[in-house]
Amino acid sequence: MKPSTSIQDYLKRIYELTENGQPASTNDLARELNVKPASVTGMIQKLAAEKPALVEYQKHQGVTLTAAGKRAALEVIRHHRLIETWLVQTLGYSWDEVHEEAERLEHVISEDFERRIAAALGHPLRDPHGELIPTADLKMPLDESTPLSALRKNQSGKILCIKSADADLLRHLNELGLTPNTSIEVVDYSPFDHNLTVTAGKRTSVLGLNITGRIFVEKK
Amino acid sequence: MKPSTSIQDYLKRIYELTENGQPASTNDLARELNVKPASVTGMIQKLAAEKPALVEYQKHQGVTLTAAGKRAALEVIRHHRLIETWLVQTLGYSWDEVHEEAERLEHVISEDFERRIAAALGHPLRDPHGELIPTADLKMPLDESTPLSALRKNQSGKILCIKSADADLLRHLNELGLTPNTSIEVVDYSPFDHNLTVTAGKRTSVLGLNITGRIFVEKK
DNA sequence: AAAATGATTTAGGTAAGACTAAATTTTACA
DNA sequence: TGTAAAATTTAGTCTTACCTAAATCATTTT
Ligand SMILES: [Mn+2]
Ligand SMILES: [Mn+2]
Ligand SMILES: [Mn+2]
Ligand SMILES: [Mn+2]
Repeated sequence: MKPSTSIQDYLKRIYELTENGQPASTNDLARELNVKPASVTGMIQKLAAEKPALVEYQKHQGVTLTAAGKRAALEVIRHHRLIETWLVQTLGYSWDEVHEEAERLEHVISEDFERRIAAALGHPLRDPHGELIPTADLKMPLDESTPLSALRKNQSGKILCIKSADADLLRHLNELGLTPNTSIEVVDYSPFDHNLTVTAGKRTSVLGLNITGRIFVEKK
Repeated sequence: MKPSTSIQDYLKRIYELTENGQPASTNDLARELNVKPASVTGMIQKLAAEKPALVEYQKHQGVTLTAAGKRAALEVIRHHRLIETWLVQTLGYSWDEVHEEAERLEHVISEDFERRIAAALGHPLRDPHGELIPTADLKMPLDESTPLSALRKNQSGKILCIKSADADLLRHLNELGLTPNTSIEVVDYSPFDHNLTVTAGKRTSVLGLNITGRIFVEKK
């Protein structure tokens, strides 16, 4: 049985929050899902009681995904990222407009629709933000990127991915020329505020940690 | 506030059932919506109590749409038919595959998405089944078609529209060459069973009322 | 006109998924 | 090591949209 829209969103957020290896906390999930912590506890208990269980859960210890939960999460993430790519390629959406639309479409498309857009797009590896698209058999490709915030003076790389759904930030980065596939060089580092001065194309920008932590690069 | 998926489906069905000028009955709605009559009564009472009311309702007398209800219904129908057209044009769906997918997508696309596919398709007037697409300002164009069942021996016309969501029937008609824009001639009429013998392209078929009542033509 | 039939409505429930308020557990730190 | 703060869970409600069973209404048939 296909999980409900709500459940799909919970699993997706749990996947994202546990990518660092730590269990996802009730509060973090509540914030990401725009829901109260009490509601999260209720849903988590339900997901843990499903057969097969979709999450591993111990009171007060946070949640992680089981194999079944991870599969369901990757299914939604694949939908989301293929749809974003599709909207940009065929309907002229810009990268700051696609997320909201994909957030709703991801839950209602058929597996047939998924196959058709994947084929029409030539089985893309990344979405418009550079995020990796899970494969058709629901494996997440290995992510070999480094956060820009880890680079120091005179190091350089190529932008692979912007990890943000904030439309304003995405528009801002677009204006600074900081988009996937752009080559970038760090020309200065300020140790106290962690600001990086970077050059991309002809432009030079000073970026705070809130930005450099969301830009992921392939180190040269 | 945008109506829920359920409400949108109710309004759409009420629109279809009242196209003949008669109010829609509780039982007919229940059948179309795959829901029990008691549930229909409950929902109808809710829709009549909305401000502004979406339906006009008197106990035991059936239900009709108010202006607000009709607008909401045409919005969903426009989505549905544009999506069907788009799936056929850009993803190679066949006309018997699109309905199910559109039935889910129609409720979640944005007005922006609607505008984009309408523009990308060149503002089409009809969907893949030949059904008229409501305009952007939510008017249903005048339907000047005649049911094939009203034609008699030696009369001819051009197929405008197939009014059916039955995938098997659509595939069958496809094989008989009975698709929109095809010219058709009635070569025989059997008064007792209302069968029509028709020629379309090189093929001749004998069609019962269940089919001829769903094929709509422009009389020559 | 009464009775039977069919359509519709009412009454009372269920399930999902949210919420608030109160209780409890964990963690932080004085 | 005890307390205060923060995080989490529990308990009890609410809304939406469905269900079944029983009651009522409307239409037909006798
Ligand atoms: Mn996104
Ligand atoms: Mn979503
Ligand atoms: Mn359709
Ligand atoms: Mn629908």
